[in-house]
Amino acid sequence: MICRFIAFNSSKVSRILSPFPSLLSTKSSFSVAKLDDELLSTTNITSDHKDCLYQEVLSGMKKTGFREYLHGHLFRGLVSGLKQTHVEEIMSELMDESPDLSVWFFKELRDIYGFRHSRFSTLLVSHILAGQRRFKELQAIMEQLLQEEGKSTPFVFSSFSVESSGSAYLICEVLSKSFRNWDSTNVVWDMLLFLSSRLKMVDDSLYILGKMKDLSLNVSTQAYNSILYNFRDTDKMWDVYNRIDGKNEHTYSTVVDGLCRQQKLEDAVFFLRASEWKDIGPSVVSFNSIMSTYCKLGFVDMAKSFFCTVLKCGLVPSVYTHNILINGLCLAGAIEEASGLVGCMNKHGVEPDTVTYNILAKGYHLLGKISLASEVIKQMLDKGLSPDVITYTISLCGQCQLGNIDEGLRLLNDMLSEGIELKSVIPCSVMLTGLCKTGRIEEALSLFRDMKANGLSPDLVAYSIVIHGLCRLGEFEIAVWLYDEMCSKRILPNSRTVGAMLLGLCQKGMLLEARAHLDSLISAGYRLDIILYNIVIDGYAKSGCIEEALELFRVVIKSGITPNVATFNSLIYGYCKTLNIAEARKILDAIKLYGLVPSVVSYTTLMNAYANRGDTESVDELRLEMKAKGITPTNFTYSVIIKGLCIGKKLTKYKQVLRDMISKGITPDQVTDNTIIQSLCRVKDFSRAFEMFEVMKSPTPATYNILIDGLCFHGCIEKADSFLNSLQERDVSLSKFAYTTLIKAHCVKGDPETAAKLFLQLLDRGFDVCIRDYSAVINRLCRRKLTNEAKFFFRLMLSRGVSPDLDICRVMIRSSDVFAWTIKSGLLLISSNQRNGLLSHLIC
DNA sequence: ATAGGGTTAG
Repeated sequence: MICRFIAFNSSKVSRILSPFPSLLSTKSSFSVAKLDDELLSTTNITSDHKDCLYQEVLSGMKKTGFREYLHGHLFRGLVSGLKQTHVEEIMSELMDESPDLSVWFFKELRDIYGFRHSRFSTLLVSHILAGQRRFKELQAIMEQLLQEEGKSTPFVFSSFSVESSGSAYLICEVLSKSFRNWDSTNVVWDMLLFLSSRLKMVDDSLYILGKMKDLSLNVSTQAYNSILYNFRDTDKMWDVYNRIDGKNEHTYSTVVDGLCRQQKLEDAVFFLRASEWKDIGPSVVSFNSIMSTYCKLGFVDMAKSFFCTVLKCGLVPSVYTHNILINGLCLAGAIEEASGLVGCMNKHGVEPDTVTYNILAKGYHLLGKISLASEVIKQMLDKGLSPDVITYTISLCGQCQLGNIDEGLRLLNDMLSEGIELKSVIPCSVMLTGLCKTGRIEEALSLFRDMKANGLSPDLVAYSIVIHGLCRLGEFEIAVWLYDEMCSKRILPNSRTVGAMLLGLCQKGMLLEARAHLDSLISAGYRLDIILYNIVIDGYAKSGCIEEALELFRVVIKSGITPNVATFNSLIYGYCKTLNIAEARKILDAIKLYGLVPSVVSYTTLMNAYANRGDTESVDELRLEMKAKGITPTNFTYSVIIKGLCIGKKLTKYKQVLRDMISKGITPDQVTDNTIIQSLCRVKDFSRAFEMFEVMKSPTPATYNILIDGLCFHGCIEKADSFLNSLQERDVSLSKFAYTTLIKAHCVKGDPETAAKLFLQLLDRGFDVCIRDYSAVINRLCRRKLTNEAKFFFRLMLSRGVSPDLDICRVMIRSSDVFAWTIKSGLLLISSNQRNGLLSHLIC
């Protein structure tokens, strides 16, 4: 499209166009297309030239029809270099003619050309819109202004930028300098105040409020309410409240909500009654806040009675009111009642919504009834309601808890592909938990990276989940790295993150370091919670350092921190580990002295110690005590009981135990099955053991090991061989242990050839073969005087880059003539210390 | 303005 514009014989233009005689020759008028193509694409033209040209062109446009030029070829070329000052100038001039045209020009530049307007232009348009009472549009452009101002304010820490008071300052300057006498100025100031407060720019809003007071401008109730809202959980709430002249329903319900958040529930109820005297009366919203607080504190009955009060006051309970109560009932475990209330919502004139169903689904989830949770979600979809992020998150959580991690990953993908914006890190955190708990740490880390790449910055919880997962798997280095990264992002670790780190240290056996870290936190003045102490106490107990565990326990008591069951359970474990069951038993009684109730873990730990001794009577005694106290045994408990039967030579009773489990609704898991199979193997009942194995739905590598070990133990090596073969043919996943067990057996039996064959398979399949695996074989071969064969393995070891240790050399030396050979082929590899040790051994 | 989703020791 070609536009023509009337020529203006300005000297400026002639000067600019002097390098282009062909253009100047047209003199009175010229083609815009020509100008566009020839002039602007020429590199000769300087920015000064362009600047003059814009001014001329724009003033030319002002004189003729604007709209035409704006869409013209020329303008599109020019707009990339258009300055904010030019636009301000044009808009000011346009105002005299038509404010509407000015607004149109503003929007057109912004929406079609993506032009970023100045503070002045934006505020100019704001005033026009305010004057015309176009509040929606006013709100939209001012909100954008505030947000962009916040982003470009330079002097802030990234995480606090929203709250810095730099953004409002410049806007206020322009407002008070250029727009003081406009009719709509109060409206614009008030809108600015309201929006800054609603965007949680608290400092900015206070600055604006101060300025407005200086200028004697009116502050609307809406703006004040928003400020009040931001201060509702602090003492300053009343200061704001007292400044509000025209208090309304929102003001009162915000105060009630604030008091609830400040844990001043009685004050809230009192205030609600007091506001009843005022002409408007209480609102449902206030009741909702109070009910919600009672529910969170665990007093559903109070919430219920307030629900009745709402009805008595002649108010109508809203969907919120219902949802709050339904949620309270679910948290209290009263799922039936909750479900009933959902059913009668329509009688109260409201319909359940997505939130209602989400609450109900979560309620079932909390009770472990995950299939019913999915059922609720299905109902919701049938009703034509659409799932939201939270619905997906609840399903995701359920799938992960069922162990269906891949299904979880699929759900997360579905969510993204259906265009549901995640908005928060929570769905990813749920997925991270699932991955970490199943040891899929690599995938967790890659999801963590993806989150960052997609602009979802992990928060404290997300970091804690991954750090904890890493520590549990002993990946301490990456954990420390992430911990530092988190701190550098100004995300302060909390007790849970610290706990993860302590756990990592303990699991690596670095108890001294863990204790030092704990002590340093104590002396830095942190009040540590019991969980942190428990982690270290448990670390001591697991390593059999019962004295240290007790010492730290005494520190806990001395500090006035209340221990919990887990603390005592660790002590029980520590005593059991050091074979002091009498003391362990005393700890069980001590739990009661502290007013605590022993848990399944307390009993199971102690039962395990008795079971290892074959003391089935004591196991039974504890089992009855549990039953009397209404403590439900777990799968773990039953496995311990079965193990006890086996060691106590009373295995015949195992079917009885299985029946008992099933009657209690506990499905035997793989560990139970493995325990039974192992027990049957010990008593050489292979037919039953294999029978059990055949019916197992999903045997684990441990199952195979147990069977192979059992067969070898009773000398049935051929059977073990063919079993391993059959497993290899079925291509099931075998662990190293399956091979090494069989290899050892062949060494003992004196069949080094088969041992060697299997050993080579082990290496072939890429297992991590360590010195202990070699020494196990060499030891046994030497004992059987199979020196040549031992030499074979010794050479194999050296060829694989594994250095012999002192013990292995001793063994080789002891078996007669191999001394010289050992020295020749490998001893040089050992350290001088080891060599000295060897020499002293030889002298003896 | 009021409701719903994620982390911890045995």
